[in-house]
Amino acid sequence: MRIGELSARTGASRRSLRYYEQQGLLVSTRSPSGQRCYNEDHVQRVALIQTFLAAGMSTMSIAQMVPCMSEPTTAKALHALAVMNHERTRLTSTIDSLTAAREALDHLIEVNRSFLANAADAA
Amino acid sequence: MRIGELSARTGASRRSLRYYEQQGLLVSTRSPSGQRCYNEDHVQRVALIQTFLAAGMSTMSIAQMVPCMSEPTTAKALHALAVMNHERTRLTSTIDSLTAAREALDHLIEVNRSFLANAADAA
DNA sequence: CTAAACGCTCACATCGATGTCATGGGCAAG
DNA sequence: CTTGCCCATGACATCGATGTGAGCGTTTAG
Repeated sequence: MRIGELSARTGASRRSLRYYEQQGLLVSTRSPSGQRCYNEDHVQRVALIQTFLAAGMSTMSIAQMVPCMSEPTTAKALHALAVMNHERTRLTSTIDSLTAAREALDHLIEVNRSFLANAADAA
Repeated sequence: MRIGELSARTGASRRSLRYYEQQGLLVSTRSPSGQRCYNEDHVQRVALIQTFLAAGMSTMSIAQMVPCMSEPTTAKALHALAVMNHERTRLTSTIDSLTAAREALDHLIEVNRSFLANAADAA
């Protein structure tokens, strides 16, 4: 399939797909006229990229983790593993931050409700 | 206390503290010469701001949620409550995204470990 | 008094993923 | 052939929090 279809099936814009390729996250074969050709596997890969990007990972980190540009080497795999562990730690601490923020927010909501209840009583 | 001390106690840069004020997240009294003066309460407030910013909220959302610029009004409180609920929903779905990403990452780590184990066997 | 350390405002720079526009080629249906 | 749609590349714009530096006043310790 060409880029338009991949875009439609993944929800990623054509612009983004080209950007992913430029950053080494995605490889495509090219038609004789230079147009990008994708297969079913690419749909999965883009989904994974989107998952990781949505989690705030940089394209550089993703590129280091996801084998795609060249054949996997033991050295590369070791590096990838290091990056993965690093990202996992970061993810976990981000989740903790979000959870803390949600608790703080819940507290604020409670305070606000009380204020509104008092205002209603006064009226 | 002046801005330097508040910065030291919260970890927020002076630049950020001035920015928070400009965005309506923080109010300060001014000394006759125009320097910002803070008290203990401001330390707490900055901590809350940091919690929310770390969770990816915008200063605008925070400004709408946290009463600070003017006296609380019932109308404002209602608006604040709406924003809070909105942000809470967003937070929860972000947490879900991060959790999904972590699971995908765990899967990738597993695959990578297997690859390395096989490579070690072959050697 | 003086110098160092601090504060003020204003303005410009940064980062990263994505949008958008310009210019031009490729291909299928009328 | 032409019209219309898809694609390619490249350049520039965007957003938001923060960094940075200039130019100038304030405070405080020696």
